[in-house]
Amino acid sequence: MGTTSAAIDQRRGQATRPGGVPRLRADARRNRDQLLHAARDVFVEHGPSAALEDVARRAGVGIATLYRRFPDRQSLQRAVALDVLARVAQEADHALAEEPDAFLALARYMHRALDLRVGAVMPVLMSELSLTDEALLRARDVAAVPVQAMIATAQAAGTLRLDVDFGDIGLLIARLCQPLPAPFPRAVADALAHRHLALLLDGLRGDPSRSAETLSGPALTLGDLQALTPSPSPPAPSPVPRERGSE
Amino acid sequence: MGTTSAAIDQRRGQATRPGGVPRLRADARRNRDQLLHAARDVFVEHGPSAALEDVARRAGVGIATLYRRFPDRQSLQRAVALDVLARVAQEADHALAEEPDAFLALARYMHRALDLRVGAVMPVLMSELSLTDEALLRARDVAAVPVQAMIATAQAAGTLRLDVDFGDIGLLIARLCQPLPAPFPRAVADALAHRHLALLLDGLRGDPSRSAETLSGPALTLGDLQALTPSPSPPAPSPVPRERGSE
DNA sequence: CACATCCGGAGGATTCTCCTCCGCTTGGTA
DNA sequence: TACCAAGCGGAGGAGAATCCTCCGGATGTG
Repeated sequence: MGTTSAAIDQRRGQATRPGGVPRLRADARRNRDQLLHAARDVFVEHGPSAALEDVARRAGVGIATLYRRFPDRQSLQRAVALDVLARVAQEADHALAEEPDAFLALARYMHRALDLRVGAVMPVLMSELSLTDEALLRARDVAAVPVQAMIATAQAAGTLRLDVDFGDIGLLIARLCQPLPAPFPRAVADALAHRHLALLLDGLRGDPSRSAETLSGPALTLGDLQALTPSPSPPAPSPVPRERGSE
Repeated sequence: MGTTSAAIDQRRGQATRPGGVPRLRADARRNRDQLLHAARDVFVEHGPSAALEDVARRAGVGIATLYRRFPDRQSLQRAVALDVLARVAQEADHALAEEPDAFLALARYMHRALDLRVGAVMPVLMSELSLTDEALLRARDVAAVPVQAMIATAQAAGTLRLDVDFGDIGLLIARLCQPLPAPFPRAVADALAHRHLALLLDGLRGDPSRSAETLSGPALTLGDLQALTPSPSPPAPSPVPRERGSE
């Protein structure tokens, strides 16, 4: 699984949130992290409408604990999405900052993104969650910026082929994150994903002599992806239920 | 959808089956084909335990018609699997026979396999169906033979990298067949799958100068894939219900 | 050590899915 | 054309799965 534990905690350093909600007790926070982790995996494997009892069971907590922390399905999905997006943004920043070669940075980022299973976030994000949720949109954009920088730099350097764009990278990660349709043990499935990513990276390289295949259709930009989100109707059509203890 | 209609009909040319079951009436056969087609898509999109009423609705027939033809879920899954495997085998044969260059033959086969959504068959095949079903195993092997020939030939010719094998090709096709986690219109999703396959094909090429990435783990053979099927217990642990009208 | 916070699991209500039954329609044949 | 077996659709009861609340007991914190 790569990263071991400890969700990125937006509350860190604040005794209480602006709203005056006291910080969670230690065991409660631990359970919350386990729920997020379990929910991510369960949503990946069984889709965004998986049974919440499965999530609780996998997290090793009672179902009541889940409902106590996340009053409904959507607030759990939202929390999972925010958590994973934050982690992914962090990975992108690190890759960009620490890897001098832009293509290698992109490669590293993609491998890390696989470990984080960002692909899990997309279905939840794009099918069930309110696309008018500001925090969510912001988190997505924050994660996108460094990736776009890597792409642009690598293309300018000639190490990334020119006929791909952000949307392609994102979708490819999503594809590789999806669970294989066979009962592979988790470890094997992960190894295969990285293996197939390596294959793909060879196809993404910029050396013109490599690019024997011509890609059909135009490169898929971030904008193309965003255009998919149905036209944002008024700010908050249905008041989004926040998760408890972090409003 | 590529191929337009008319499922491959194992009954063709026989007025009645050995068992004495008369051939289906024309409208019944048409409905059967539509059901197979719809079932394939629904299984792909909602998993192997999708609601059978969805299948019937998408096929444009009543639920009773589905149950009349396929007494239970498994027999429908079985029929879908056999149908798709037969189509895929046919595509592989054609590619092998008509394309002189083995790598190009493989590429063509993979593109066609995408259109047929073989990826739909694998989850059904590997998770729900009895792996001791002779016809199913035979169909799979028939489809595998020409593909393995293409792989071996292309590798011998140096056009396909040596560190991949049948299992990789199969899994990559499965990955590309899986529905994207975003509400793309079907046509767009298909186009993207082909686009990403082209990318991948550039990564699969054999020119050693191309292969900058080293693949982790050993190449995945057909045997590796087969090893996943739980040890075949005695011939027929539970009598497999055949679909009606073709026993 | 005291108390507020947190936990787990049972269980009623609700929703979804399955699958059969039966009267009407349609394709094939004489 | 006319007959009739084969085929069709949709309603609806049975059963299963899921949701989500309630409350006595355990546990972290000051």
